[in-house]
Amino acid sequence: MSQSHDEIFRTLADPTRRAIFERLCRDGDQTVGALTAQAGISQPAVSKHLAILKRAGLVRDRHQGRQTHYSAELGALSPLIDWTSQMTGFWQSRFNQLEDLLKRMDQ
Amino acid sequence: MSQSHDEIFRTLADPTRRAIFERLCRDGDQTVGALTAQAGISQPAVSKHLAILKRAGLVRDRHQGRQTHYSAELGALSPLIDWTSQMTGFWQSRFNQLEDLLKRMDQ
DNA sequence: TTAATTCATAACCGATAAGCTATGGGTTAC
DNA sequence: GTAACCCATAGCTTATCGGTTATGAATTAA
Repeated sequence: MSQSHDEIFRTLADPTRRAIFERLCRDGDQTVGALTAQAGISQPAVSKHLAILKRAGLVRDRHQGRQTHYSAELGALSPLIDWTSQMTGFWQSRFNQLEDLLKRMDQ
Repeated sequence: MSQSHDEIFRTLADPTRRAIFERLCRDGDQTVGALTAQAGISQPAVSKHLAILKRAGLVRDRHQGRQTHYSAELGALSPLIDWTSQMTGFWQSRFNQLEDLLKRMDQ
């Protein structure tokens, strides 16, 4: 059903991962070292988070010499946006149904 | 920083919990029994999920006799929507900065 | 009053996940 | 060539989490 939803939600559920992603959105391209410097955890932990973010399509990596640059992939947020508008949309549709019902009762 | 973000993301990260929330959005008010019938897990598990959803503000409960009705609280999705637009907004701002830079270089 | 129903809580178990250290592969500097 | 640097992977430990069964509290039905 919502396989892509699942991975995105699970990936963004971790605060450290969200912080990394937010950093990439705010400041653009960053190396692993730069991300580690502010993450407050070890470099391997950061690499692991980046691998998970990459697997979810939320980031891209670009190898340049011995360092790897990561950047946010905003398109991957679409399922999230779609999901929320679908949820609110469901409500709208139920609301409209109620409206129609009231309108019919009024006549 | 993102305390409310954290709880919402963590809460919606579980597929069972999302399914329950989606059901409430689609079909409106539901009793625990009705939700259990389609959840594929035990009633205590459903109650536990509902407690977590409630703690996150995503659902409201209404006691009626010996049964409890739950309904979706769509307003609780605002932080999620705000977060995503903030992320894309960061990109826009950086894009505009780049645009400005290019414009300045052009002159 | 007694029995049945509906839901919540408690106690426990297995799996998952996030952190660490150690290590290795690849690249640049000396 | 050797050393230093950057990053990824492996292996391990611990904590969290989602599920279960058992039980209790509250309400309705008989």
